[in-house]
Amino acid sequence: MKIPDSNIVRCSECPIRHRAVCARCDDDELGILEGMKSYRTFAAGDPILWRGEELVYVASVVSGVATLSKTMEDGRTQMVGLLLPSDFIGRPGRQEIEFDVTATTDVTLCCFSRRPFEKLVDDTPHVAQRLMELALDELDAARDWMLLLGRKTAREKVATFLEMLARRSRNPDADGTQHEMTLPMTRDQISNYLGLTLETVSRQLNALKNDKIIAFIDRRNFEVLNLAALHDATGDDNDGGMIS
Amino acid sequence: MKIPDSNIVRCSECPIRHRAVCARCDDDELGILEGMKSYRTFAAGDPILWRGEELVYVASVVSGVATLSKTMEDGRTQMVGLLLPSDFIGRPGRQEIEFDVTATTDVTLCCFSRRPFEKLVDDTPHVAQRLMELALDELDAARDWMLLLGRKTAREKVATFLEMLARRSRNPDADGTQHEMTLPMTRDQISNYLGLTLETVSRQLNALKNDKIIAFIDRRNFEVLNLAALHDATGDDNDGGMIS
DNA sequence: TCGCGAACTTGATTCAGATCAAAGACCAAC
DNA sequence: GTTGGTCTTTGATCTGAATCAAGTTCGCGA
Repeated sequence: MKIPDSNIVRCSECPIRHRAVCARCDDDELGILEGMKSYRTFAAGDPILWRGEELVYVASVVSGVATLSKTMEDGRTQMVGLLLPSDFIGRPGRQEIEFDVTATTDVTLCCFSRRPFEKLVDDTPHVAQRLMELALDELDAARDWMLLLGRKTAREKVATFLEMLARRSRNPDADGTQHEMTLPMTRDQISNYLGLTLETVSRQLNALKNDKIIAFIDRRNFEVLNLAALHDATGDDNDGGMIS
Repeated sequence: MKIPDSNIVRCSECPIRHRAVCARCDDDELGILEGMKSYRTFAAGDPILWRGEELVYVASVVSGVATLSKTMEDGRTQMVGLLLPSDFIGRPGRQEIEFDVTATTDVTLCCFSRRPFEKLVDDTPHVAQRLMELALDELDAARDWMLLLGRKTAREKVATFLEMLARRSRNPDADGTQHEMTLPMTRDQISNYLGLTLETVSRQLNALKNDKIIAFIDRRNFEVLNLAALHDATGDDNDGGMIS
């Protein structure tokens, strides 16, 4: 773990300014946060927090991808969340977490000492409200994943995962066709996320390739050739209440 | 749906007073809530809310059991939450929900009109804090369930479900031995909760009975004969950080 | 450039749980 | 008490994904 001491980005120029815990803060509030924060970076594969460890810091993900995972005594593991830029680690009133947090790519965090941050939350409704929104978004995501884990087939699980990546990485300027995308994790990590084995993930990815729904550039990078067919393969509603 | 107009319980005598959204309220705050609330009851099997319906009310469960469930186009369903007394329906800033809420037993709700309640939340940190705690508890529960759905065997799933019921219904005065308990749902509903089929649930319940871990009084009521063996069958850690 | 280990693919086989099918148990209404 | 319906159990069979088992590709450090 490296702790760069000085390349602190100004909050007003921060890439996650409008989505993170500070999204609703005004300039004064931002000034307070600016004085509290420090950056930390983790290399791909590094543990960020262990289950049960006392939280000294809470943090926002600035860049990179981290995972939350639970492990059973005999070694079976299940990812229970994916942390992408702007997602938050740590909750008011909780001094420990009950899962492991691991960097899957190189990760940069914007950290705050827990105690002072909790004090700030109590005094700053803008922060408290935003934390609530982030928690509710995570709850919605967790419930979508429960449907996936409990009822979807292997093909549907893999298609859902790829569609999620496509939706997240969509360029605003894209003309609708998906271009090159990157799998942020290994087959093994994907299988832990989807409640499958790595062999099944590999087979289903190749099945989607053979069906001309996706194409691989290399093992990590692929292209979606047919977004409609990918969506069909997810088993999800066509609308979901949203106009795409 | 019946709406009893007058048998309103005083908040100070409410059975969920110390656990619900009002748990941290002082007498003045309680007085405000008292003036806003109304009770509604639903019979077992009644729908309480449909996915996508606009939330006119938010509510606390006073008595009974309700479920949250998601359904796929082809009819596969997965429960994504269980609402027990003191649990809350509706979230600040959300005007609709993306799952169905159904009464599985007769249910009584303590309802508040959404708009005035949201105003109250903004003005009452005690309520906002408690709502946050309730949301975080649900998030923890959802993540535990993700591990169950993704990685546990049928036997482990059923054992985990029974252990959860035992923990919830534990009498404070019990001497450690579990006494009679009630399954709050049908085999079919349990299977939807556990990501199984109803046949598998039935088989696993009978397997636990044959192993002398539980005994049935009738179809709905059973007794835990060996709590340690039940715990072993869940696949969970022996400690979990808690001293039982 | 080579060699090694990690990540990935592919094939053969097995198995837990789904599916299909039928028969009991219980309850409420008549 | 009989009847019809829902819930539950139990058995037989099937199948999707896990498991077991080689290979292959890739990236990296010596």
